[in-house]
Amino acid sequence: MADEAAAAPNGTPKRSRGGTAPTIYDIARLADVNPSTVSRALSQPGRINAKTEERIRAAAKELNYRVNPIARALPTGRTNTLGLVVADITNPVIFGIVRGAEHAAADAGYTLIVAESQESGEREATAVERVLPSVDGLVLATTRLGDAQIRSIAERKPIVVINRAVEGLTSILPDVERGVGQLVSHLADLGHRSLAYLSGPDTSWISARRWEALLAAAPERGMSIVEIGPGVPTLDGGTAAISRVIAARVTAVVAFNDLMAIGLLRAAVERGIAVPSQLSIAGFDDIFGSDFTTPGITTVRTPLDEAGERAVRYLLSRGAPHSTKADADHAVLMQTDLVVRGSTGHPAA
Amino acid sequence: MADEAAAAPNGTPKRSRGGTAPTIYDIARLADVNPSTVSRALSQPGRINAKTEERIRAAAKELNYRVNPIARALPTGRTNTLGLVVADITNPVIFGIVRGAEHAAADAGYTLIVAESQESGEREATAVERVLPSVDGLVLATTRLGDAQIRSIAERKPIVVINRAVEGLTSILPDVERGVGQLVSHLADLGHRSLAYLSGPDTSWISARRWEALLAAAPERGMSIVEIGPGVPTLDGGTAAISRVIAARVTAVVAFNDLMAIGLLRAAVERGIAVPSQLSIAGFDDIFGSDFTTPGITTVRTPLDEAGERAVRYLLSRGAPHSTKADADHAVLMQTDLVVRGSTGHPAA
DNA sequence: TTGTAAGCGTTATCAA
DNA sequence: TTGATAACGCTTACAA
Repeated sequence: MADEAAAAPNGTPKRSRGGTAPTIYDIARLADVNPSTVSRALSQPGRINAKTEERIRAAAKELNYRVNPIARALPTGRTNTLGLVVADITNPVIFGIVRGAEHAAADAGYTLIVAESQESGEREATAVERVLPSVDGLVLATTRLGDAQIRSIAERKPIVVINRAVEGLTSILPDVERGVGQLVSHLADLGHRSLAYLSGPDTSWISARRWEALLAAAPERGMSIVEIGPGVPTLDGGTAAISRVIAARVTAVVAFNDLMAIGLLRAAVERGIAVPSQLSIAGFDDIFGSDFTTPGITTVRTPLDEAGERAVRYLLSRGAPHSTKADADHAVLMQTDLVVRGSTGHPAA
Repeated sequence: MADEAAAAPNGTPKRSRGGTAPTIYDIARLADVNPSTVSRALSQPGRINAKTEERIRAAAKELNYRVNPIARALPTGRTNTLGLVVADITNPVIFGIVRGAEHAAADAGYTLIVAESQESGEREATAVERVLPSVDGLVLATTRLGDAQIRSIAERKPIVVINRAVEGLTSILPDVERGVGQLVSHLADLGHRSLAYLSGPDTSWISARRWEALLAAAPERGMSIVEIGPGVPTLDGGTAAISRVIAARVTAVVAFNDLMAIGLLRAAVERGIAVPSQLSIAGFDDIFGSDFTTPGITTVRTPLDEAGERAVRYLLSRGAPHSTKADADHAVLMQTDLVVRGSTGHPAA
């Protein structure tokens, strides 16, 4: 009674139960068994006498006991926590990854730590340093680190990389060719003959892949193609490119991502350029909001949620006893698909 | 030399340095001091002999030592980690909060754990249970828990609540009246005389506040006002309301949030209703994408980043030795402001 | 099946 | 200023 609400007068860390959380020792005392038995009962159900376990569970419930994950992590080394490092939480492309990763982690009873690198390799390294010791594995999404750095992290903890291929590591990659092929066919079918690619940052691995795929596919469908860039992967980056796009005299532009596509669309509208009749515009990722514009943005959809989800799943399967390093380390391709909206159409005759 | 790259043949957890991370014991041996001295040197710089400290630091650097945050957390109880529980990571309103919280936490050298409740009170309780033991404090954004539950959490760890007032707890709230006042004046000045509020979920504390504020402000400016709802706070929720909006014969609609406003805008466009001349539409939050539409959504901006940031700051200041419970527990109002875009305008004569 | 006891890597108390 | 040593709460051989 007396100690019910009485928060210990701060500074007196007495052993008096009431301020402190209950431990397995408290349960042991109540259930009249040894603490180790409590530990077993709680962490490996079924492996001890049923009646004893029942008694222990009852005591635990009565005390409103909850395991201390930190105390558990110390001897085992397992934290039941996963880390996710992203370049920029601001970027809507990230949202899907975070969402997918969080769900997959939660489903498996894991906790997710999110860290941001703010597009800086240095800050990313710091973030990794901070997070690494307390996670069982790490997902590097949109990393700005070098291959060597990434490998050295992989030597310390299991990691999975998204949107980046690193020899010898598991990476989750979009099947760029497929989506780009669909997009190029779509544009060719509409009657386009000249194409421009508005590229992203030159440090972006994925931007280079998209360009390569376009460069291979466009000629096959009888289209000319030029690269405009590199550019910042934001609305402004798209807007800023309008003059160069006009100067290129192409009928269709593929932007590095939807954000740039939307920025370009805006700039076009402002200049009185009709989209899609005078200029068709397409992007990548199918981010939240890319269907808000008028017209909506035609885009190559990358299943970002799935990327986050898969990354986590792979990480978790790594912990499984039967999984060998060999069967886990490889690239996983995510299927990409064209989403046709109003921003692409027949070029004006 | 020999053990440099030789990863222990897995399964043999020998004490052989090389597989295991270095500990303060390794440093102690190398610097020829007691482990406790190493601990002191590393965690309270300046409090020991400068030369000894120098020697210890050198040894630490040589071994590439990094503290084990878990081992540190066990005796101290401090984890240097903060938790953030949100209803739905999918909701763009959340993005700003997550971003602000992450930045504030990282600035202070804290790590952020994100958990999602999926709009369910039960799942939220589970998420809190899971996260609570390993954090120094918790931010509850858009919580669906009851006041009593929230208070009982507060008895275990410091918490801050966003978008919800709970007696006796620190909460970060938008100054609804201010933004709504600006919005209502704006609409009145444009010549509107009839208004509808498209409300959100009836469990949303903040939706009720918005309605109250509108109810108070509209008559003052000589406008009639009706409530339409409750509705789901999504695009579809907005779209679904179009019939009722038309039936209400109002010239302006204020939606619970931008998502609903955008959904409504779409439905209106589909029905050939001109926005804003036949119907003005406004929302709340100024989410990412609310300026992508044509016309852009007029909205009452809530500084979500700031909300997340402030919540974390308060949490951290709680830990400060001088802060008393009394001076920390109160409501913090965030200034809201009207952002005028094209979706509101003069009603057709 | 259960008890005993030795860690896990720190911090913190108390002597020296 | 530094060294022993006992926690912190749990897991896990090893014994009984």
